[in-house]
Amino acid sequence: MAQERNTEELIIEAAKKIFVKRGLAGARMQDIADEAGINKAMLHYYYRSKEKLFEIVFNEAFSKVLGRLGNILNQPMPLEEKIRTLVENYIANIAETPYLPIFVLNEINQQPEMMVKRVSSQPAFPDMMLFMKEIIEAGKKGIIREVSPVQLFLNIVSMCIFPFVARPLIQGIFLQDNVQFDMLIEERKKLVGDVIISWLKP
Amino acid sequence: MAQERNTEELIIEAAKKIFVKRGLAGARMQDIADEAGINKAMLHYYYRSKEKLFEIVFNEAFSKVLGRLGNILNQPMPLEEKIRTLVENYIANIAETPYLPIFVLNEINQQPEMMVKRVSSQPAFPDMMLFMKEIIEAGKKGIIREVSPVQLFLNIVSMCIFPFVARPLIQGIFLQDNVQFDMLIEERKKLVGDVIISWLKP
DNA sequence: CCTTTGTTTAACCAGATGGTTAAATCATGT
DNA sequence: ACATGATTTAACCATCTGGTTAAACAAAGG
Repeated sequence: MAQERNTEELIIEAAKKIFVKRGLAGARMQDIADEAGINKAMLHYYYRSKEKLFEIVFNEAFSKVLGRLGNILNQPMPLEEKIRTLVENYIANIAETPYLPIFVLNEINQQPEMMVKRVSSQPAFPDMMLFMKEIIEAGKKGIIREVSPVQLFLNIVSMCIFPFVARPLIQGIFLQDNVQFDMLIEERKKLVGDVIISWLKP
Repeated sequence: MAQERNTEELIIEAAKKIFVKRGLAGARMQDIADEAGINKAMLHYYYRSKEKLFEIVFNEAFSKVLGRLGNILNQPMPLEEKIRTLVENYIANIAETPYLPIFVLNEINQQPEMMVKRVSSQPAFPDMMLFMKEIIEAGKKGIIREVSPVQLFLNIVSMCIFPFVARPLIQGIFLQDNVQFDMLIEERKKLVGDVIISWLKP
């Protein structure tokens, strides 16, 4: 073998970088090859087409953005603590790969059908449904205000993800440098929890 | 003149449709020409290049998404009423052109520099700054809890815009048809106000 | 009618892009 | 050393894409 390290992995790594940065339509196979330091023909040798390569990258990104929700959701915990932990962990997770959300959301909007089946086969899916049942029951018991679990979920995810999606806007309007943005995000780990909990107080 | 109605406007209308649907990288000049029912060369006759045409479309979209905030923000009103009105109107405005936000956000992420100057020259910009001052003062007076005006702003905009950006995901996970989605949005006009106000209660 | 000016069309072009091919190189088991 | 199968390369191809050009056409003024 001439390869220093696994070529397949090298390609995927490069493809990730280019696809996430430029999107499916904007990404060039040549750029991916350059990024991986290999010949363009090798991309087609290992992964038949641009679409095949993209699908692998997208699947992983999709799981990363949506999947991490499940980890926290199914752990036994008081509801308030669970929500606060969820928000904190989720924001921290997104912050590790801040460009994934806009990539995933944009591609999903480009090809909505593509993603419909993908959703229900997502490992986090059952946990989300259980969590929503928990919300309804807690509402009936009077532990929290009675709210639509879908709306609650939307509120949480909106406030966690949107700042990353709108990052250039936020930095352009309110802040100058990346340090201040990181501080803003850090502050949100607690703040978003506050917002949700105060709304849920009966 | 052979034109039935203003050709320039016809082109812009078609360009809007294609650019918003496919993005800058995914849009084809031929598709825009077809959509407008004219020859491809006419695009270059009226607007020199793809980039020039795109810039016009993007500017209008950008103003539509961000600009509508100003209208409500500078009207004299009790703070709570102002926030509720803001949320209601903003969601209604976005709902009229639900695909604009993801388009704008994605293109901004593709070329963050492009947008930095555009922001401060936005008519809504001064109103936003005044609103943020109002929040600080209301906090000091004890009318509301003391919160970061940037975070407040982010929370509002997140919960208003994100559902449209994540629409295919939401419909895939929770709902089936467009009617249910519209109901979800309708419900949010009041709900998002509730969330914000309950958080701001001192 | 003819000139001038603005508008529209068809044909064309150079470069980019995704993809292919055939030959070369390498690693390994015999 | 040699045969074999996997890996890598360079050259190539068909198509697409943004953009250009020259000529046709229309409208208005003289």
